[in-house]
Amino acid sequence: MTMTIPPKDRGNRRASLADVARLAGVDTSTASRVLNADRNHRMRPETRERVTEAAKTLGYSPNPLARALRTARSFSLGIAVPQLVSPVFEQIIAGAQAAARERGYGLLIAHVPENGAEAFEQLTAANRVDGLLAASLDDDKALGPALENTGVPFVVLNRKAAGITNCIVLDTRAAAYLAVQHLTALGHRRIAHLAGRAGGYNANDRLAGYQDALAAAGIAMDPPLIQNAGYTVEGGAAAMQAILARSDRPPTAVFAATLLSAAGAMSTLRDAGLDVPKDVSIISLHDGILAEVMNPALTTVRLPAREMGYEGTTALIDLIDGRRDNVARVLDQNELVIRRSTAPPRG
Amino acid sequence: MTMTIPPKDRGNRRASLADVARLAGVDTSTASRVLNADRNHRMRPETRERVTEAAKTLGYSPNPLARALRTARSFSLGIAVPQLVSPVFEQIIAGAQAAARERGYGLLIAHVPENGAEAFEQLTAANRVDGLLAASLDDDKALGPALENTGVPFVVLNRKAAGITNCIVLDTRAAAYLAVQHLTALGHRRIAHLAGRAGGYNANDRLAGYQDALAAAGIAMDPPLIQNAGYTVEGGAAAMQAILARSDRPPTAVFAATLLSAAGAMSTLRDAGLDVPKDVSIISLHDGILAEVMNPALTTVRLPAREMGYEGTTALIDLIDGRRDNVARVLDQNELVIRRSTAPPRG
DNA sequence: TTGAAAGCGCTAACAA
DNA sequence: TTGTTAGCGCTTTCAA
Repeated sequence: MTMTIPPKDRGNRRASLADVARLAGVDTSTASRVLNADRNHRMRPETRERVTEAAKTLGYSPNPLARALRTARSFSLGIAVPQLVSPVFEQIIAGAQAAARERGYGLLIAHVPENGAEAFEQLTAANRVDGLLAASLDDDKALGPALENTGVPFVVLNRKAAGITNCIVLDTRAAAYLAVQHLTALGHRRIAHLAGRAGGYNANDRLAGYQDALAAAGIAMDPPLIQNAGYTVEGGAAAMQAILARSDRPPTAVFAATLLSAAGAMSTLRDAGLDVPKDVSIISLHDGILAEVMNPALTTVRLPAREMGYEGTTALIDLIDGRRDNVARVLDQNELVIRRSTAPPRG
Repeated sequence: MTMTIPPKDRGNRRASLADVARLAGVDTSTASRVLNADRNHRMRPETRERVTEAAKTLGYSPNPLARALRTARSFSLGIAVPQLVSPVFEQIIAGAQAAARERGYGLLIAHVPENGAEAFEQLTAANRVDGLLAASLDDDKALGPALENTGVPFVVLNRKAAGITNCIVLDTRAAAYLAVQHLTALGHRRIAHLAGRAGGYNANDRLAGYQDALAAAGIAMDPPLIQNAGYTVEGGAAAMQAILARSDRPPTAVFAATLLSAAGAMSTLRDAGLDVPKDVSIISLHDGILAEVMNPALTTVRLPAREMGYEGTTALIDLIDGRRDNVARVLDQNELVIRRSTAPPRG
């Protein structure tokens, strides 16, 4: 009967490869080869057996630090997000997390409020990640150089920035088109747009999609109906107020950049005594639990944010492994999710 | 004039301590001491100067992997959460993230659907974190042993489990009391409870707080008004239906375990033609953006979930550093956030 | 005050 | 098929 030594009894130190090798009566290199199932070497079954057995007995698991030091690969990835608590970033992270896990990578989440150079540098320097995912909010000129400077492969999510070749983006323009088209198909002609921040990459795309759909329906664009609202509840509420204040004839529909601004707009409309969707329809980009929970439940266009995180991570790992040398994908599986906040205009 | 060599020109390899030492004309040990500002050694100002200068020239930053291997400290922490997309876990993670960052630690997020032993083991083994935060959802008998088995310090969040001494929990019972007391103070006497999952640690506390508040108001508990609802929108909706179906006289108020189940309940009530808050008031535990966005905006009791993440992480680091040897805290800064979903009962 | 030397745990030539 | 050797980049005695 074998005397099984519990792993932790060994002086409270985890078993090392040397321990395994000693117990198996082989050299550490041999043990390493066995345990890594080295395909180039053929070893005696009996040796393999002894090493495997010893490893099991000792509860051996390799020290990834040592391995990383030696191989210059840490098998961990960093993802930089500007906010943690946000419907979109949540989804991106969840997707990245899943992909990393599947491929045997760890994921380090960095909360990078302003995406300055230091932040990325810190992420790589402090943790030696093998690669970086950057999901930025603002249109940052410094993003490219900052990322280049880290010296590790990276993929930018949801943004095309000058000089950045590796990115995965959503087809925001098509999504905006889909949203506004839904509205025009319902018969709306006075459609307000709660834009994000002025000048941002996605802001332009949303606006373009909005215009496309308007044009397709033969509707002339009416600038006073467009208002920057940022990406928050408060911003949405304020922007909606501004639009209402601006004209005596309120729009019959609103196309918002995000769930959050749509929520803000909804409460403003409610406060103004306007019924959603009877008086005003609302639709927004991005789907999430928030949309289900609103009253009335929000009609949205679901963009593949989770998929973006997933695909971006997969692509990044391919980049790291040298299986490809660039990434440029547009994810376009947008989907109209019709709920209760949109209806034909009154009258 | 000094010939400044750009960091990246060096064969595309980051500068190592040896490079710095060489350039400064000193030994690596000396360079190490200077760069680490070793207090035990006094070095010539000139030497210090030369080393510092060399490090700057080379753009040196230490390789944390090597350092971790040598010192057996990785300066990274792991946090295991059962779900990423959830109002509560979001807050916990955000708090943990902030604390880790402040203390110079990285935070590795692990999505651990079922908190089996392998999951934690994987987290530690695969990444050699210095400590572990575990925020589990279910009442898991295996949690304690699984964590013990990893061999690193850990803190359990939001749960007291058998044999686990290090934990930070919320005062759920007091929060439940606060919520239900708000309802009784408004004059409600038929108050339903959308419980979480049966038998869980927090489920019992919520129930106890509910009973306490009922008793304090001289109200007898009515079992048919209590229904397990889990922690999802669907669960909340279904539970609310069950309660309505069960009695001819619906409750005038509902106390839900979470935002999500409250949202589900609200939509069920709406579908049943019941107005919130005129016919039925709703209050839930935990606050978040969801609550603001619901219509009517949800009255909640805010529990310090973010603080729990923050405090748990701080405590964990103290544990790792040996500055303390146990953690047991109850965070009790609950706060009633009155919005529009609660009102006096009709009539 | 500084340097020499050892070693954390692992992998990868190279040699046998 | 296995072992020897070297070294990833760093810290830390110990000796000078």
